[in-house]
Amino acid sequence: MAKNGNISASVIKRLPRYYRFLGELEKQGVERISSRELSERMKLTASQIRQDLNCFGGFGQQGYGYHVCSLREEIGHILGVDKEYPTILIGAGNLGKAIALHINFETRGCRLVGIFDANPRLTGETVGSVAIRHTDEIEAFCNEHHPVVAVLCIPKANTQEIADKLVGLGIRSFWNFSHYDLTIDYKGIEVENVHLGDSLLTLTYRTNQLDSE
Amino acid sequence: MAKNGNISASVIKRLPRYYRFLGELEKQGVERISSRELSERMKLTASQIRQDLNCFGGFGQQGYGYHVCSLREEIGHILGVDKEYPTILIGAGNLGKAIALHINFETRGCRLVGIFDANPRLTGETVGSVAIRHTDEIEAFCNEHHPVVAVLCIPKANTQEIADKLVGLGIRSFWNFSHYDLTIDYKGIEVENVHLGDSLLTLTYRTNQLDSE
DNA sequence: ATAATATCGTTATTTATTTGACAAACCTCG
DNA sequence: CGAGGTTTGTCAAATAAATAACGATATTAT
Repeated sequence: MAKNGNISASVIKRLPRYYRFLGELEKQGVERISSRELSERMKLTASQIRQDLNCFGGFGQQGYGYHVCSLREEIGHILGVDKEYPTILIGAGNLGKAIALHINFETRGCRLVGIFDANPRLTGETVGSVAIRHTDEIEAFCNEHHPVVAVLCIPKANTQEIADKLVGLGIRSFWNFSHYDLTIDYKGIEVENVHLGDSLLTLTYRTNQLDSE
Repeated sequence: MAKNGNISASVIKRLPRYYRFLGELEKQGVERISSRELSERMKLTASQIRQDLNCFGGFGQQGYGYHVCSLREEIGHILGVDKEYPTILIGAGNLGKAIALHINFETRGCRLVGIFDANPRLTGETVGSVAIRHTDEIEAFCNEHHPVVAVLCIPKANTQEIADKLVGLGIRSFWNFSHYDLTIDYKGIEVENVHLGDSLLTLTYRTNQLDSE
């Protein structure tokens, strides 16, 4: 059924948005939707929606459209929302704490099992329901709990070093918020760099363009 | 000099990264760099770098390469880092506070001049050097200080309503962190939606793919 | 049951983006 | 100051992505 070969990054980036919109529709009690109607709500073309979805299989039905609830489940399954990848977060500064509290890891296939910070003053404090441990404990913790995903909220100077160490401890995916472009040379390691500063700068550029028109 | 017509979004998204890398090079004391060498450091093609930069003008010199310092300044100027757009932040929860403290607005053409929250308990508290005001004060504040950029760190339910109101008060650019796809129908308004949850989900997808190979 | 309508899945076309190629321009060194 | 070597800016080709077109199939109404 799933003709999941190698899907382009462009398609993958749109999947979470489909998933969100379908969730909203489900909440609103909408049972079925056509690619045309969904395209109007999401402000993209019906053709694109049909083509995106067909990368993974024929979830719709001619003359009817898509069943909201089951399409959402299919996409969720493709994305892996039903996984429970043990996840650790390194760096419990302002941003680290906010991410820990603000992101619902559970609904995105991840389970936040540990938070670490180099500052001993933070040790023992809890964020949400997770205690902050000292970074010295990372190795022992990984050997016991085998986390797979690491969220990096640390200064850029240490990022590469810490990431390399974590790879050695079994981490396979990095969600990197540090002000540094993380690249891992080992194969089979995934990195998602989030550069909030870059995001703001592109907005500044566009704000700037508005002025000069 | 600047043949700044209409630049594609793909190019714009890469500019902040060039800016960052050039900043690092400058810090390291590198005076000049060729597109080939920069391409190796940034893991993209030299051809792309040359073509990207040429959207804005010929900043390099044959046989020499690019002068790191002045190229950085040029890109910075294009992005608008030397602007001082008055910026307000709505929603001083965990994420709002973290953004206020963690992002260096000044180096990105923005000046954080006000923070607002609907919770009266937060009123008077300061984040960094900016006091939190009650959301009731937004209108008066905008009339006095004329902010241009708004950072939204609020629940999705209120986002569209608040954004529409802010447009009426003169806001022209939104940096939206709420779990909602903001779209503004008025022309001349820019929106940068940041969906951290979507970012994590794409990572989960890739983590998932690692498993099934 | 049949016709009319809606809508998908898929192929073809168009558009956008990336990569490659190369002449012109400049630097560097003797 | 001139030759040899670099490296750009730009044009052309290749690749990727988005859009449009359309036959096939299901739904719905009569």
